[in-house]
Amino acid sequence: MAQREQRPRVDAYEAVFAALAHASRRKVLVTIFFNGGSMTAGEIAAIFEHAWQTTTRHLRVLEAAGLLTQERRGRERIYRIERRRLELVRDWLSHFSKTTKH
Amino acid sequence: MAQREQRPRVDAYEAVFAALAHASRRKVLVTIFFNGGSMTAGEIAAIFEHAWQTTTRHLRVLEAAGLLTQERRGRERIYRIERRRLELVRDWLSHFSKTTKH
DNA sequence: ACAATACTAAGCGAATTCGCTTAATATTCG
DNA sequence: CGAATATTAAGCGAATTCGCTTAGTATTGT
Repeated sequence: MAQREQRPRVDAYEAVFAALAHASRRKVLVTIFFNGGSMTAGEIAAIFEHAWQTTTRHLRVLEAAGLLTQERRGRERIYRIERRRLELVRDWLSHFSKTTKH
Repeated sequence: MAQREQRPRVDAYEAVFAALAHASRRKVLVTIFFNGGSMTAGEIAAIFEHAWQTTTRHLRVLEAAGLLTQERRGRERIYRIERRRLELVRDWLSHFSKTTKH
């Protein structure tokens, strides 16, 4: 089966923070977000100077971290932002603030 | 000068997310936080199994990311949480949420 | 002054990351 | 079917990370 390998991360936060630690990957998220929440792999790759195969890898990291979901559509692949995952991290960070309300 | 080398990071987010990507470093932050916001290097190192020299390095990473500040007090060194830095990141993540209010 | 305490610094090896390149796969169009 | 399009897979080398260990420095107590 063509199911993508998705080794279960013991610590979800680890994957998410590591994914967010790279400028290109944050740029991917911001770009998809301002594009309405979803873009094809090709559109995403087009915003970068570096080889698009490199972007493919970044997309897989983001997907493995649960920050993107992806769906095949014909010969294109559509990536979508997973807001809830980002909110999970934001809420973790909120614990350190006095103004924690959630 | 004994001033600690603090190379200016072009991208502050990079340093912060990378710092948060390691479970031990998150544990350091949580531990200091629940201890009232500050602890000595020795107290922090004591919560880990691994060599305390390893923790020293983690502390420097957290400091370089601006998540901790540090101050010498006699022969001890006191580390303090820098809440504003964590809030910076939380706010960045908030941009992706519909319920952004800040 | 000397020993003890509390650290930081520096260097090593295994593992991981990030760009690259070459190759493979899947879908659509003529 | 065969070419074109869209994308993933796999493997390479340089750089970084993370644990370790050994060594060095600064402050305190006697």
